[in-house]
Amino acid sequence: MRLSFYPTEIEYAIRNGRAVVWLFGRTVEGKQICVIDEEFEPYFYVVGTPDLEELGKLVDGEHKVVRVEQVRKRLNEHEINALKIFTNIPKAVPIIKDKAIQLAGVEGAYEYDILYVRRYLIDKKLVPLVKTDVECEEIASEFKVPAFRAKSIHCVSEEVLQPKMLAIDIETYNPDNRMNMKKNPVLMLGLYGKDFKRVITWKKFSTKEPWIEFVPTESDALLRFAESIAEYAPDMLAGYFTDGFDFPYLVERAKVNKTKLDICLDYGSLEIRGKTQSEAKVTGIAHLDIFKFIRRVIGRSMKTDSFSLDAVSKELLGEQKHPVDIGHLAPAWDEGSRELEDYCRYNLQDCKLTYELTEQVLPNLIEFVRIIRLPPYDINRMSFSIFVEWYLIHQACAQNEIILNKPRRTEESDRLADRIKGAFVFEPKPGFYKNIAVFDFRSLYPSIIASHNISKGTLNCPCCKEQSERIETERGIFWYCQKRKGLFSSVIGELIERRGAIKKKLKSSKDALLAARSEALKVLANSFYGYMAFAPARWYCIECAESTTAFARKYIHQAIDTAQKEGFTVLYSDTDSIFLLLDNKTKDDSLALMENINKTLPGIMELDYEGFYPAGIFVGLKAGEGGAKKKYALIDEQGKMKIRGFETIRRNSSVIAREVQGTVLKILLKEHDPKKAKAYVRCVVEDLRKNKLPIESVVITTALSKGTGAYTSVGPHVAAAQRMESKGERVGSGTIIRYIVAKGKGKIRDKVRLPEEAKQDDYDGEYYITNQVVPGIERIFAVLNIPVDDLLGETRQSSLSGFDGQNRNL
DNA sequence: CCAGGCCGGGG
DNA sequence: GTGTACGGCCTGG
Repeated sequence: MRLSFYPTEIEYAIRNGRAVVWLFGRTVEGKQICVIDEEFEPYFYVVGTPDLEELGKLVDGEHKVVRVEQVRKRLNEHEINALKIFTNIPKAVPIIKDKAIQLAGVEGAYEYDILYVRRYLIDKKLVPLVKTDVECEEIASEFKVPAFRAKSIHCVSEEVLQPKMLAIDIETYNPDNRMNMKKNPVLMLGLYGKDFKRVITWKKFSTKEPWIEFVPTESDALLRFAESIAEYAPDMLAGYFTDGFDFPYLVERAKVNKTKLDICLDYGSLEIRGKTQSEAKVTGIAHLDIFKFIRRVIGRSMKTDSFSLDAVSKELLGEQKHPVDIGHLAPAWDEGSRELEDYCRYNLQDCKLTYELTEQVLPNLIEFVRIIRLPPYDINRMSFSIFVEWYLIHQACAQNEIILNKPRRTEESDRLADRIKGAFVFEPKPGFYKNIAVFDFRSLYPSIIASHNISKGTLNCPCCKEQSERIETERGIFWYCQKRKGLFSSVIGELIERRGAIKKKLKSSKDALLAARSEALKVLANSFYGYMAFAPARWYCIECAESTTAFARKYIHQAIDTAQKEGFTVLYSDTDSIFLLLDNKTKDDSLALMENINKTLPGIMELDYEGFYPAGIFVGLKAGEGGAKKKYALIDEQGKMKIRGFETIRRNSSVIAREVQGTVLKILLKEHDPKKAKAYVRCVVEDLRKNKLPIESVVITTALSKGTGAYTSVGPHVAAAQRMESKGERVGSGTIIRYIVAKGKGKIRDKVRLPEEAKQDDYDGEYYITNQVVPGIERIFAVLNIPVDDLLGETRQSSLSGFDGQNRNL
């Protein structure tokens, strides 16, 4: 029979001394199934000229060579002869490989650490979550779902599964703020899916909520939890930090209760892999720990620096956790109080947030699955460098290239010492400027790699020594082959091309999956440069990385020189961008300059017009002469501000500090009125001195990084946290601390008050002027030659009041 | 500047 | 078990 299905989870097992691949998934009709492939043999490669008979006879206990094939392959982008060694089971591969490399004539062994399941996906050209056709017959199933033995299997279309997803979360008994899985039971188990919500708990209280279910014991709760998962039958189980907390906890509680957490589709027990960085594998269901994906993949483009469920939900969903004091759950449980209902609500809300977060990042994750061609479980736990590596592995296999080996430990630590000379940054002259045109190189590093054929295998090829363009770097002079296309450059070129096609499609239709795909291709291309210098990389090439930045510096310098020759003033330049002062020239003049520069660029390299800005400001360094790099503010023709690098007041800052900086920049850039900016600041200074500003605008917000007892030096936020504790509030790592600084003598930490205990007249205006408002604007006013004292007004008694050595350290 | 330790997420 | 065990930040030497 023939069937079409979407594979979601792939495993292998040994049956009758042979490896069988299990592909769990859902048919196009919506039925959960498992497709079994018994025909795939494990293998690795040997290069060299060993005695074939000897090689074929290698054996170690149960592990043995099945046969050896002579094959034509490519190694480091050159044709070679290789031997393909098939073994009886996957486990035999590393064992036989150890024996094989000791044989006379063997130069090297390769691809002995490509996991069997991944090897299967590569060789069968399958893509998880994408529609797959199987010629098969139904067989007796050892699973909770029907099983089919495959005769042939292949990926047929671009069609992707709409996965059925269930989010889970648990609450545990934790009276002493210390995790103890062996001692403390699970109290609540929550599940949230489409039209599905349930919280299971084992202490009765009165409630009208139909989604709260009571069972007699913890053991029954675990049982009911597994039943609920089976009832919903998800393709994916989503959780937040479930790898590190929920699943290890549940597994431990099942052990303590001498029961089984029966959620795997093969009736097996849930497997926790690894110790410090645990992973929970649920056979047959793709377990996503969305915390890992968000922190590693989405996190780079997020504002938050905390990846707590609360902070992440706030930023991505605009929603937060149900506000209850989780520290009080244990006493409430002991009392059996009605508050428990609120904790169930908290439990369910966590599930809901997790569900919605997963829904939001899933298009992105799915696109990585399609591009990298690994199962969602794997993609969820990988970082960018490994994405690049697996993309390269697939492309290498398609080009008949042997996958290079991972470096040994010693090699890897040696690589850590390799430093690369970075990008060029043009130091701006501090000042206020009108009419600025900004240009930048589109995808600078990827386009250099593609255009100059930069690759490990094309580096310094003997055939092109004379005719190739050479690039001088701190490591030496390098050139790249002009006759053969390199692996990196062809792969990156393809990524850029595919993205170009998708961007074209996106112009006519706004599709979330397409947008995610474009984004995924972009970040993948941008990660290549980092990969070449990534110490654990298989295709590590520090010379390639060094050449890439050297070319980048060369092109940005060329562009700057050309602009200056044409009579433009270059205000600033950083890595891939150039800021031109137009002066008496027009926008069109600058566009003509761009065209000229573009004519000289090789391959797909291109300088883009980024935008025109009627005004901009570059500030000076705090100490000494010269301009600060990466720190400027521009305003575009629509009046939208583009502020970069003004983040000295980001941490430990009050609303007023931020507001003053923003308003000053706005008055200067929009209205070009330094007098007004000055008057505004004096007004704020006056208001602070007279305590006219509301308390809310002087509240300072900081997250506690550890418990209050753990700090050796008591900074103001720690002092505030201690005050909160003394009032009976629970405070710990991650708690957001809000405080104000009150008038009085002594150290700042002695002047700290909680916002609710402060009255309007309490806050120390002078402190806020000196430590909050002034630092954010002094360099901006320095550009206009306005000294800080000018802003403070006559009422200021001494320039040193409230500014002693101790305050300086805060 | 480098090595080594700590901690994140979770209750 | 196609072996293990992350990565960023801070401190101390």
